[in-house]
Amino acid sequence: MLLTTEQITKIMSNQGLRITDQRKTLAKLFAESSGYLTPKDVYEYMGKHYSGLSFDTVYRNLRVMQQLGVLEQVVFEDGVKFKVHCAEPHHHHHMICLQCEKTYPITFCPMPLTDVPDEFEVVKHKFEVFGYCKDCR
Amino acid sequence: MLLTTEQITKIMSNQGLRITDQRKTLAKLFAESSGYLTPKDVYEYMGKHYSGLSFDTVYRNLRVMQQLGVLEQVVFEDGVKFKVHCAEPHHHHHMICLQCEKTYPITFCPMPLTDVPDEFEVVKHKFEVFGYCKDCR
DNA sequence: CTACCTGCAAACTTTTTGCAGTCAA
DNA sequence: TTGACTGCAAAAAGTTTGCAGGTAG
Repeated sequence: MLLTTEQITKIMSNQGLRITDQRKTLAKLFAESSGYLTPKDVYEYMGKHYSGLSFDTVYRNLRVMQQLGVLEQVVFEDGVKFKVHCAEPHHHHHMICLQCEKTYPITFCPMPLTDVPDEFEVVKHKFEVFGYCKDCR
Repeated sequence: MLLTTEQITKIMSNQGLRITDQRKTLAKLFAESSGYLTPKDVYEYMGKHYSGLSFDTVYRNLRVMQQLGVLEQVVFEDGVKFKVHCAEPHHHHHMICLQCEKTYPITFCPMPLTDVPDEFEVVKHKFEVFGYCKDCR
């Protein structure tokens, strides 16, 4: 349901990016995290493995991976966060746990049921349900 | 449908806040704007009327007004924005124009139709439709 | 070998805080 | 009069950029 470490590095090398040790670790981190990570989370995790790591490199890699479509950037009220792109190809929405920030798919899409006046040209929509998952309530 | 200048200043003075000239102008600005405003927008508009205006006062007032429930703070991909709270008391959602950022109500709420597993405890939800309104397309 | 990647330092943007003078009620 | 409001200055937090040396392919 989410991209794997191998899929991520494959996509990156296919685009001509160098697969450094750091990027491998980054790919692994995201592939194994089901929740959202802040740049700070990433920096702290990576810092344990690479002394002298700098914040700007983290930012640069997050941005590159986002532009490739490997990562998804979401703006929450408390800041920007990243997560691996869903491997699930169909259009879907998410329930998001306010505690652990894991996401669960919702296949139902309200858009076809929404009555939009002809004069309004719809470009995109957002439907998200927030709450607590069974492990966190 | 949106709060008026008078309603806004009334709410503020009822809470013991001083109604300064600057706050009156702020109330008027928001009452007459149907779209979202960034702190920078507000600073620039207010700056035309008050030379020597400082950014921190704008932030302080925005935050106070938000805490009183006069303003609504929304985080967009390109930053934080504010708009007057809807006077409409019923639960509703919005269509938001990507150009002028005006909002239009949607009475339909998808939540009752959404199949949420029992283990997930829903706290809140977000449903927003983005596109172009008839004036902007 | 060469273009890409990284760390360092510094700049930049956005937001917050302490302080002292000013003003609404 | 008095506590709240404001501008100023500075700090804090988050993010971006230029540069020079290092490394994957």
